[in-house]
Amino acid sequence: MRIGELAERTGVSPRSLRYYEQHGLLSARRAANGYRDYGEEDVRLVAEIRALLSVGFTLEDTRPFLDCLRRGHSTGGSCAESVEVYERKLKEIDEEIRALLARRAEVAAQLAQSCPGCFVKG
Amino acid sequence: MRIGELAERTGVSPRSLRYYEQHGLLSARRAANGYRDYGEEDVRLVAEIRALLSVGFTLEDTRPFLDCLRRGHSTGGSCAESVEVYERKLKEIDEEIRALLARRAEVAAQLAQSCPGCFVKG
DNA sequence: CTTGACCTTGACGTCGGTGTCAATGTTTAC
DNA sequence: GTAAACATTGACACCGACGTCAAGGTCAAG
Repeated sequence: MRIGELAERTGVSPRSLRYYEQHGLLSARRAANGYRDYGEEDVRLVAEIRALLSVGFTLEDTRPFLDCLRRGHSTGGSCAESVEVYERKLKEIDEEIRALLARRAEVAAQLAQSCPGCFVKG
Repeated sequence: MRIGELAERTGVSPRSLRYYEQHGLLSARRAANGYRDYGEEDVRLVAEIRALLSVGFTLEDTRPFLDCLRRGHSTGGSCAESVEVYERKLKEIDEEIRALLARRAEVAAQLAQSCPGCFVKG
């Protein structure tokens, strides 16, 4: 299948698909005319990329998941490298949440200080 | 005082001070030779900018606070416009926290699904 | 006079995942 | 045959708060 079809089936723009390939996450055979030729399995790979991006992973983070799928695993997360990324990501998210809560407290405190009459819910 | 002194006293780079001015947040008289000439009150203004940036405000968000200070208020947050920014910011932070918590749950769920033996604390 | 510390403006680089456009080649349908 | 829809690569634009470098003007100390 050509890039347009893969784009339509995955809901991902051709531009993004080329970008993924440029960064070594996707690969495509080339037809005689130079057009990219994708297989059915690429639909799954693109879906994996999008699923991970949507929960805040970077493109680079998705690499081990794709490798895992290509090695024949049924889910991209069932390899040791992927699990490591999961755990690192959870740590990062937890850290972000902590930072945000701290910031929220600071902002609320500043507000309370400069506007004593203003109540802050939460 | 010239930009170097203000930079040293506030801990903010000359580059940043010029950037603030470029965006209309700071203003300076000019000496005969073209050098910027700051007053004592600018130290306070820069401090206000940094305090707000450090808790996640954008530069644009700081504008009403600076206006408030320039109008003679003792704190940048004691004007109606500033309070509005505070409240909007709190909403944004709350929304970010909600989004992060949701993402955390999704990641944890994906991990649990692809690696049933992996426990996730939290 | 010269060195060096300071100032000026202007412009490019950063980070990430695209959108968009340009210039060109290919395939498909009429 | 030709137009429309598709493909290719390459490159610029975006967002935000700067860092950094370039090329030059200014000023005090030696």
